[in-house]
Amino acid sequence: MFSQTVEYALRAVLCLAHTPGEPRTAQYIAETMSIPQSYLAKVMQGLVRQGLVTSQRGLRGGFVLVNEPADQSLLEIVNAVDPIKRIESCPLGIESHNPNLCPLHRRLDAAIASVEEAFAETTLQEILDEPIECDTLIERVTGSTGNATKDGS
Amino acid sequence: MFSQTVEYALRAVLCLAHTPGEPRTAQYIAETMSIPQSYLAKVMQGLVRQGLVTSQRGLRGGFVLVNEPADQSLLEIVNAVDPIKRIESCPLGIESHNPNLCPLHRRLDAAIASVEEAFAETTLQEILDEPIECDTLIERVTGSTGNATKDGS
DNA sequence: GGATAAAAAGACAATCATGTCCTGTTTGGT
DNA sequence: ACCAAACAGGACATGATTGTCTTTTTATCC
Repeated sequence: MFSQTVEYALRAVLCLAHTPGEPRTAQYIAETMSIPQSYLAKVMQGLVRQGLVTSQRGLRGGFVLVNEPADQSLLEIVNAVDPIKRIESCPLGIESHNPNLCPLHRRLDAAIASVEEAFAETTLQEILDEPIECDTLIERVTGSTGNATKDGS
Repeated sequence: MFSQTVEYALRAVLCLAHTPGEPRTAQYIAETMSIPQSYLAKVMQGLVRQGLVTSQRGLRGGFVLVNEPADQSLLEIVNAVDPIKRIESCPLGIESHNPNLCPLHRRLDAAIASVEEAFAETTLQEILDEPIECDTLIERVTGSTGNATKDGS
């Protein structure tokens, strides 16, 4: 349903949202969130290009969220890397029922719209705040402040 | 969001639903619904394997819907050819928050669930019955009874 | 029984998503 | 000035999706 790219982008951005303003390297994000490091680099480039994240090269560099987590919707993240495409014209190419679409495609588009809306209405902050009976996704990120402490001391 | 395969399967099944009980050939369906013919053959095989459609070879053969259109949900069609996968365990492989999932994946799964439900609640009949301001998808199907009248007489 | 119509099945091609690797470029620290 | 850290970008590999083509099997009609 959702691409790996979307999954990775959301994880990465959530990782950044935990410590707003602090640059996180791709390596750190990748290790923390279990994302293939080289592929993450590509995903991050997409977020940078869309202006949702800034990047800084060199020592002490990394990625930083541009917006406050409370102002950052999931939809913008998703659309930055793998845009949700609404059905705007008849896929059969039948001109005569635009823009209303036929019953089938109206339903399909409605389903897409519901997903779009769910993402649009959810902010990163809401996800951070959500009471969790489970605990590790957050713990793994907040448990260390600077370097990834993946396996060594 | 939805694969081509799903799109084709829904179109094909809708085509069959217009004339319940009458066998329609792959060629007819393909021409009527603008689906690549050879690819449609594969899609139809999936529907047959899942028991949603029966096939008959030879002259006067073709495909027939098994269920009444009023009893056939879109979800079964979709799941027959490209199953909707709910998020059942943490994609990060973190055992500790199954089955509740972390906040992010709970939202993603909720979005998937809303799509699943929309499909589960819609029957082919509802789509056939839906008042259409647009008209051609239906017309193209009901306009001829036997052979496809694509371009020649 | 033979001709024909139709689905079934498998081989193949093209495209896209995912993932890896290498090289270059920018930056901060010493 | 130099070195090391980090992102940027491109080339490449792999696998899934989409699509085409050919052959085989099954059925109907005469």
